[in-house]
Amino acid sequence: MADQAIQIGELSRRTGCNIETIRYYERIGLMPAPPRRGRYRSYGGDDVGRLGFVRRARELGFTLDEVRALLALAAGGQASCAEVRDLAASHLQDVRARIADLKRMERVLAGSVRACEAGQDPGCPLIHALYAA
Amino acid sequence: MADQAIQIGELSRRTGCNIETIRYYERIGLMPAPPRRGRYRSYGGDDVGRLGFVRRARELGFTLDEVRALLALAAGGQASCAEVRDLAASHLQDVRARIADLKRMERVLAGSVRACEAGQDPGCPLIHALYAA
DNA sequence: CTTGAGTCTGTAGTCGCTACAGATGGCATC
DNA sequence: GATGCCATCTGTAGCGACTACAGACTCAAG
Repeated sequence: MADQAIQIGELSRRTGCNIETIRYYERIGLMPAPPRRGRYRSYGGDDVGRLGFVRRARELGFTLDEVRALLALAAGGQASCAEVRDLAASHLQDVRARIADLKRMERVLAGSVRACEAGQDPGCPLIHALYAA
Repeated sequence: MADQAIQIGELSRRTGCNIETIRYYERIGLMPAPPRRGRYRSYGGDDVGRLGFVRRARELGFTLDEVRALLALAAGGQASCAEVRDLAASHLQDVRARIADLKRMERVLAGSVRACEAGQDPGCPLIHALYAA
């Protein structure tokens, strides 16, 4: 039932993935080249599933290479759960590092904005802070 | 005193900014084209200051366009403090939004990794979560 | 005189899309 | 059957912020 053939526009609508992006994923081999009905790409239920997978993985911040790896592992059955976990754990570390970076920025920015608002500095506190480390 | 002429390598060492990046900044007009001593770029103390400013602003996550604006405002004297504050405040909002995004990812990833570790799912919980939204 | 380090220009690659231009395809309407 | 219009097609170039070469040169020391 999920296998009626759909065109790229419908696939885009169902997955929330941009048409140009779908074609891009095909070009880089992340999505398989589908059969054609005439000149038009013809997708089935599997494609909706796979592209949804890709989208959700991207929303979790995985890179396209990581998504590729996840797709391969997903095809590999349950033996690969440990590998999936390792990939996710290492990505989680990345995410946490980025959060830490951003929080550092946030602290400094918030402090500077407050100082600007206080306005008792002769010049601008943020400009001042940027000029001398 | 800060005005002895230095070469690009020394400027790079003093600011922690990659040589290629310095030339890139010159190309896009973020740093002025310095005079040459022979064929080599010859920098002075002002350049060390300006490039340091750029670096620190970048470390706070400002885009190059924002840095350009900040540099212009910095040259404009103290009247511009309110504009600087607005720029910083709006950037701060961006940073906070990105933190929120990353925290969402973190929560989901951490949950999945835990579920993988628990290992009572027949398949892999993360793969499972990615396949069906 | 040679060697090595530093610098030069110019171009192309990275990531993950996004935005065209210009050509077809297929369906509904007049 | 001509017209309009949307969807789709291919191919290429652009974004931001660098980074990585290749291949030429400059300069000081040994």
